[in-house]
Amino acid sequence: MKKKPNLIQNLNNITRESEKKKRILSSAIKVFGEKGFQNATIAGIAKDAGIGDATIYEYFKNKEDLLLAVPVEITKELIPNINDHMMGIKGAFNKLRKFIWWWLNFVEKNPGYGSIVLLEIKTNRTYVSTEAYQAARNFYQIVLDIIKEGQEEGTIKKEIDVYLARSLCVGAIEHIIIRWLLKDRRYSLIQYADPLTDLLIDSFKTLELEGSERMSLTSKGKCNPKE
Amino acid sequence: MKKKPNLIQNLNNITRESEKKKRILSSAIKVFGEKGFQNATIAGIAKDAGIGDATIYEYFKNKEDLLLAVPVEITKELIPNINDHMMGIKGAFNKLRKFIWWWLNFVEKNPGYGSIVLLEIKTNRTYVSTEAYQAARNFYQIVLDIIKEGQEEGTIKKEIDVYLARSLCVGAIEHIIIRWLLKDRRYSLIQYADPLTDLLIDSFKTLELEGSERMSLTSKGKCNPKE
DNA sequence: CTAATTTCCGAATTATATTCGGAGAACACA
DNA sequence: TGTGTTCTCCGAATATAATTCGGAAATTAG
Repeated sequence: MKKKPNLIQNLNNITRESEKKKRILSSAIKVFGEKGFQNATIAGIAKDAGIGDATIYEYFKNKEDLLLAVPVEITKELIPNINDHMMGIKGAFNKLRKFIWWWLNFVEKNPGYGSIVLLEIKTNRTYVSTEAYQAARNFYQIVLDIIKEGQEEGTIKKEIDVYLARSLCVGAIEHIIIRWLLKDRRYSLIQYADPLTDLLIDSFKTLELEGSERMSLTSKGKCNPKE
Repeated sequence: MKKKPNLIQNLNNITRESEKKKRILSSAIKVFGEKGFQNATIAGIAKDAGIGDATIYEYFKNKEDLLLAVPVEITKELIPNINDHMMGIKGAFNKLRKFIWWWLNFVEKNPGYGSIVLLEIKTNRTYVSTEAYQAARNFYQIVLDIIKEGQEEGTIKKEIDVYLARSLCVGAIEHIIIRWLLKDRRYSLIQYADPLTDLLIDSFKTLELEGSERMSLTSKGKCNPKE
């Protein structure tokens, strides 16, 4: 593990150091994503990054630390991205639909990252006490905020526990993604976005929304890019 | 790996062999359940079982094979058990409630088994092509049958995809269990059974059930034996 | 240009899964 | 019961891969 320099670093230093660190992380995503934590080797990651095995230990404490570093870096970039996509969308259910679509789409485009997060890290026993967990919390927080917004605007039942509702959303989405990751990935993930959203909306919505309003909120249509 | 005997085995043989195999499996549940696959050692399992390391390889191909053998054996015993509990319950929603309760209760009482299945195996990349996966399918089949029954009796919307509905149930339950396993397990899992069931029922039920009938189906109360 | 510091990595070390070879137990059969 | 055969078990050897160590090369400071 590299010691922090004892003087103020100059910019070149910072840049070059993060260059190499990023290169390792990038190879780690690739190799962990393809082979899984167990079957990936430090030697394989080092070779992919074009460096010596021991160099990895200058930047990461050990193999598990490297694994857990992946989502910390990436999730930080993800949250501004999803927030950006969410802009201008009005109503909790429309936001939820967009969020689910965005998430499935992202994993479909970045299966290596998805594998690391959902197959390797989510069930890692040390996970809950890591920085990676904090990063994930910020991401899941978005769902929580959507549900609370729905309760405030009156479209989501006040009496449901927002944390339970989040578990329902997150659990279902992740379960669908995990199955996709473990299968041959031939089918599209995004196709689940709308039917799943419809089911969730039925679960959450206040009873007064039955009837006229219902059709527009839970239509069978594809995710509407105009919206 | 032990070779199959080339003559008909006598009963003593069968008994003794399965005795030792069961002892190894029992220690495997304990050690894998406590430490996880990665941190568990063959030496540790052998020691717990009171045998030599190499003996494990007489019964299991390798460490992963041992891990995957755990649910195969246990799930076989589970399915008759849950079917037994399900007897005499009428109506899809009442069955669903009972099933969720039973599942959460089982994991709360057998966290070692739950850890192995949900933290180690569910996200194992070879899982889908193993016998363990087949065993799990039989278990999840129960949920599918309940949903189909609901559609036939008219309480569950005909237009929803039964597989998606199952993903919603299974995903939510497993997500709640995984969080519980990773946390300190101080709180009770069973407390989630009824609120979760209520949410799921709201998601699945046909619209005609709104109003009078709704209260009895999705009440906060316990599983209704009269229906 | 020289000394100090930092970065990098080949080689040694360590941990642990897996295999090997054979001792001893159980068995088959006379 | 005696003897050859098969099965069960495991201590010791091997193999693989993570991690550490020590020093060479590169960079920086002055």
